[in-house]
Amino acid sequence: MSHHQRLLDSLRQAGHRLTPQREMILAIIGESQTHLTAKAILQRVRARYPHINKSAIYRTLDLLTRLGLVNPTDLGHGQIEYEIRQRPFHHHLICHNCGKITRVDESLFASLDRKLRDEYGFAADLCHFAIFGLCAKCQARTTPTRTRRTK
Amino acid sequence: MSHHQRLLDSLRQAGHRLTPQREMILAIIGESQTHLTAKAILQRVRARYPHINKSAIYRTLDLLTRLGLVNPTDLGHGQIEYEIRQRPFHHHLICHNCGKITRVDESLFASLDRKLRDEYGFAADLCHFAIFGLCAKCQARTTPTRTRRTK
DNA sequence: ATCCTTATTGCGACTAGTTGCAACAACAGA
DNA sequence: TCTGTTGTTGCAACTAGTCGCAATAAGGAT
Repeated sequence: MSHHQRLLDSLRQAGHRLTPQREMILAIIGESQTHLTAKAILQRVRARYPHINKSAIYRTLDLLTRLGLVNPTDLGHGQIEYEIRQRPFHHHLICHNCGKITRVDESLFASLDRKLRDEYGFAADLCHFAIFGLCAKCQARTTPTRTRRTK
Repeated sequence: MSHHQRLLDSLRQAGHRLTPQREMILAIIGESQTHLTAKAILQRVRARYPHINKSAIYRTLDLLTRLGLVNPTDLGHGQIEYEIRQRPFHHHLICHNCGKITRVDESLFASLDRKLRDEYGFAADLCHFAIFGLCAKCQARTTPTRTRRTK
């Protein structure tokens, strides 16, 4: 079953309506292989359905997030980026200095997840983390003199 | 040494100028015991220095963050909240359903930090995390029927 | 095929935060 | 104390995202 079809079904099954706007949005998210910003989605939907409003995009994205169908991630680019939620989950290491983004596997968070459940009874949503820090290269470069501004 | 003084010194030592605007902002952050939003800081500075502009607030907050003096955290309230960076660090568990926020100790992240260093050479900035999920109470309440909207 | 309920839309106004630029003012050096 | 450099400010315009509301239209029921 295609992503698109799966998204449509989940939406209907959860009792939500299937509007043409939502179908377009789902189609675009479903066929995308990468992260998409709300703006990118808006532009692509507009290409085929010029009248759509940005509110519909944001509201649909919000709905899909609440249903656990997409993951919003703040990669530090000033906009939130969305992608289909799919196992295995992955997270992102983002270098403050050079901006390099490294994908890491969800397994990294297994022990944290266990601790949160055991000690706090908290069911964490550990499926779309952005972890900021310094990559190996930038540590070497910036450690000696880290006083001056980075940006 | 007071927080205020320590912040002033760090700023000067890093080669930045000490403007009246910055002094006010630092004083307010230094004497606050809780998270502060940019808006709250702006209002409090305005009380004594009416002419200050929001850009100065945001730019100073940004600078302090880059210098590692304050931590910005998105607690899901629609604004970023800032607080003095102080050991021991703490993180926040935020319940998607009821909004309850639980403080947890930084020790929770020790093994993750180690793994990131060992496996990726990545020096993560694990000092101000917001982890979303479901608290124990809300898990019990929402697990049986989790189809309908939460918001 | 039609009707009814109510979820969803477009719209416009709003909030949070960012940015480029000209004017200003710290502060190092003389 | 004065001066010059350049970091910092206020401003205004901008971007991302949210919200209330009236109009619209999905989709279940008849």
